[in-house]
Amino acid sequence: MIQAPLQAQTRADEAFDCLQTAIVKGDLAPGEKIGEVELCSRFNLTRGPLREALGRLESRGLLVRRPHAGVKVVSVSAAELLELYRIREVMEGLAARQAAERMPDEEIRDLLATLDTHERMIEEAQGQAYYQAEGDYDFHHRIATGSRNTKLAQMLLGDLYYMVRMYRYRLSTSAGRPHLALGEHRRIVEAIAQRDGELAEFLMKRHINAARQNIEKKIDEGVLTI
Amino acid sequence: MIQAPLQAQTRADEAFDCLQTAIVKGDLAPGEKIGEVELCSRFNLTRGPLREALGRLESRGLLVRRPHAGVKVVSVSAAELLELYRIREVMEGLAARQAAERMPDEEIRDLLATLDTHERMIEEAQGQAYYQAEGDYDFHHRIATGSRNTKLAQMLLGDLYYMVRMYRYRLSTSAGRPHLALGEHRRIVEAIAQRDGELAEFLMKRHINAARQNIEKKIDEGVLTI
DNA sequence: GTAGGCTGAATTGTTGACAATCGTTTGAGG
DNA sequence: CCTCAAACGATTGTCAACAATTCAGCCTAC
Repeated sequence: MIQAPLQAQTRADEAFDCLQTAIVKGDLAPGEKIGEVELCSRFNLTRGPLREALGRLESRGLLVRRPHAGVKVVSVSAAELLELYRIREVMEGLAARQAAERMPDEEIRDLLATLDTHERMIEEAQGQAYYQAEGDYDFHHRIATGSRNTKLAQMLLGDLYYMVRMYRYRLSTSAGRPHLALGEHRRIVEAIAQRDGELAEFLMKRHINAARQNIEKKIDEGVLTI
Repeated sequence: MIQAPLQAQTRADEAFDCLQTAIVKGDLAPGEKIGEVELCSRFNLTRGPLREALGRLESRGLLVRRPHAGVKVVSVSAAELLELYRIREVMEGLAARQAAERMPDEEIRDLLATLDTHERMIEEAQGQAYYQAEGDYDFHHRIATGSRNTKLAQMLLGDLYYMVRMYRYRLSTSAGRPHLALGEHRRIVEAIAQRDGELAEFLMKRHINAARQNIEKKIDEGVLTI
């Protein structure tokens, strides 16, 4: 039995949060076929709110549902994971450009301070890439909201990041290049601070492209098996 | 009372389709506050499947729902509509590039044939921009699926296009430049046929950028009031 | 021995009734 | 006359029982 992470305003919200974190954290393995009644007893819910949450999750592509046949967690292939990074490349590139145009000075200062925190975290917890992964998520999160493009932020935060994080937890992808990534983050923020949208977009696209190539290399080497 | 557009496999699917088309077609005006029981009698449904569909639609951003306070159709401002086109620019640019890399020859031939059909439509129904709008939708639809990027196609077809179409029906935006748009379409397909991904991306981005500027101009002129 | 169809059980989809919450209206007080 | 508060009404959120469909196992036929 798992409790709700945030105080949800309704049972359906609670169910949605529970299931989402369960999927992202890997408590519900990809491809796993799950019954509704089992989920109900596991999360202390009734089937009404649960079904509502299942509908939302299906619409977001985190699970697939065949009529009368049950639901199962979506399983993303290696090729599809790389495709995800291709989408991130162009969307976050746009986010960086618009953040350079619109992000308030105060938020930029906060973001710089956050990067310092990340640096300390990396130095302290050497090798523990987990913090770096969380820090990386935080960075991209702030850029997305900083773009002041409602729909763009919604698509990045609501759709893409959850799917990417799903594999972050499992593989700790960016292990090995924490300092490198941090340096790239810094240069992106510098470009945003100088209100150079074109440069910010270029740097962000290159940053994500590098991350993608890193994953691709590991897959080719057989280190990552998906 | 409105019937389901496609044969849905379940009541919830039916509800989802009905509501989606109703919102897109404008039968449910933006900002309109609607009660659940009213929707039930209108679409011949019970509240269970309806609520499931509402959850899906909320997750897709077509309506907003406050607990115990009812649901209302989302109302997009002029600024947000332009932001949508910014997102389309980068995402469909990527779609065009990947379509150039992966779209089968047969699909490309079909697409070319479709363009010929569009041309006849424009010549026959002079000034009636409706057909052009539908044709335009068809074109972008095919490029998206042609990219063979599952998530990209899902995001374009499932999220963005419905919001754009919502305003197409109301404003018939691209009225006035049907032949221009068709020519741009042709050049994009030519680039795809020649497997020139870089050029296809460039042309697609410019095409959507032109459409955005067209809308922006009309808004400034006061022709379009949103 | 294998392929095909059939029956039964389990699971999902649906329905209607019940409980909780919010908005509105009405009344009293300043 | 205006403001604030409380109760009413309406609407949403939740629940448990019913109906429909699929899947698995078994039997039969070839």
